[in-house]
Amino acid sequence: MSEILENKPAVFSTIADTVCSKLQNAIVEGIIPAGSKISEPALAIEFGISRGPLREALSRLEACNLIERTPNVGARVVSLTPQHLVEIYLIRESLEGLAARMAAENMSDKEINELDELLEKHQQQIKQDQSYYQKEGDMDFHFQIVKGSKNSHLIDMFSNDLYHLIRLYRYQFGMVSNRVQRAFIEHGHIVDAIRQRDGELAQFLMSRHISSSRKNVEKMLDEHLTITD
Amino acid sequence: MSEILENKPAVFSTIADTVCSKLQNAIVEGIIPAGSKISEPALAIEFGISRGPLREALSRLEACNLIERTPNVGARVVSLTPQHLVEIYLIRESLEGLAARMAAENMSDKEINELDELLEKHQQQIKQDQSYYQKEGDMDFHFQIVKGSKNSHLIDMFSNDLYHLIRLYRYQFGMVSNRVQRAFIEHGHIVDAIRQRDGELAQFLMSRHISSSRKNVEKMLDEHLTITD
DNA sequence: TATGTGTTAATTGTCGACAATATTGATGAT
DNA sequence: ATCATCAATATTGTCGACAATTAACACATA
Repeated sequence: MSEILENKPAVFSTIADTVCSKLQNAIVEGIIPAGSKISEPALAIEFGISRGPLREALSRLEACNLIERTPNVGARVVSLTPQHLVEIYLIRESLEGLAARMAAENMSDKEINELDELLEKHQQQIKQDQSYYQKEGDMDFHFQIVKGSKNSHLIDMFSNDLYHLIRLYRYQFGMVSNRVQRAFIEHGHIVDAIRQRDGELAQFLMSRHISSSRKNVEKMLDEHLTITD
Repeated sequence: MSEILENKPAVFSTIADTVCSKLQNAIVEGIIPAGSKISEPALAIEFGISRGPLREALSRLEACNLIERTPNVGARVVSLTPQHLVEIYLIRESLEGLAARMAAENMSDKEINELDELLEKHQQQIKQDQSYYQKEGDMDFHFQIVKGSKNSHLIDMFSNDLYHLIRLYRYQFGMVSNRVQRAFIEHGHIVDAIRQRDGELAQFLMSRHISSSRKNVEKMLDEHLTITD
């Protein structure tokens, strides 16, 4: 974990902002490994900044649950447990179900069309390059729905907290899902429900969609654990 | 807003911690009024600390949505809109419904008994001193259910974010609810469902319980708005 | 009077140094 | 050899000062 500071245009005004953003990516992509300790002096030198803005960045990382801090001891990158992953899936079932319902009520026709375009783009990607779709494309879709809910607090929770954690888990566990095709179809049905302004149906479909993912993950974890343990 | 720094035992290790906690209360209770600008130098002097730990405290307040910061400009106490309040109620319907279901699955018998004792304590308070129950007692109950879910991320979301916002709104809008008696009864039914380990019912009852509150709030806001506007 | 501009003042962002706490390693006793 | 104690080291928490940016104000102009 040495070259964290390059690439990414990201034109933020304050140092803490840009460093926070870079650290988010570094953690999510595993460049800074899970469970590893974070040394403030070392990181400050690596970024060529003082510890002031670095600590502010760390505060935000703590807020989005990417690191854990203990007073007078320091910060560690969060280490993920399967149990915690399931917890997050359960929350998503509930919260994104709500998001889908509200999206059906509040999205503009234009936004719904854009959702369609997104799905079409995904279909292309699935044919050529499955890996990208699994890692990021699926997230794009879910994020769009959440934004479509127009519930600012919901959007906030998602983008400051769940979004990064979900990405982290996906990179961490690799999740070469056998559900890619199936998930894509379910996405289509959800958009259909939203277009028909059927909030209840959209909620039900979204909730079940994530629930299926959860059960799939639980199954994979079970199998893996019974092998290794 | 002058004597913010006294009272409350709260033995935290770091200055940022204790100041953050004090500011949370000061904002929630309206000692620092909603929408007001926060001056770092002024607050630092008032607390007798430097701006370093103060800024860390502010970061956390931003994370729990009690203040809003704009780079190079400063921080303001969040100003509440009825619309935003409804957004939060919708999130609670969803999230606390989940919490109730998981509580029915995961709470120990001992914890359920403690819930009962809490309800009994509330009954006393309603008879004598309605105001406390409305402001804090109701919150206690909901918090216990969330904790009972044993879903650490859910607990986290509630205690770092929603909890303070809900208290803030309650202090802000005063909410002399006509639903106190009704709400208390509903709490009882929820506990019954949890004791019977009927997760689905607990979820349904909790969701509807909060939904009723929301509709009540919407009605009151409607009436108030049609008078003032 | 209203509006735009430039200067001053105030506030936020950043830095480096010091104090307080925790970790590490060595030393000695059981 | 194991464990406890203590010194040395490193890390985090806090502070005060400086730099960069924004807000406030006076002044000139239409």
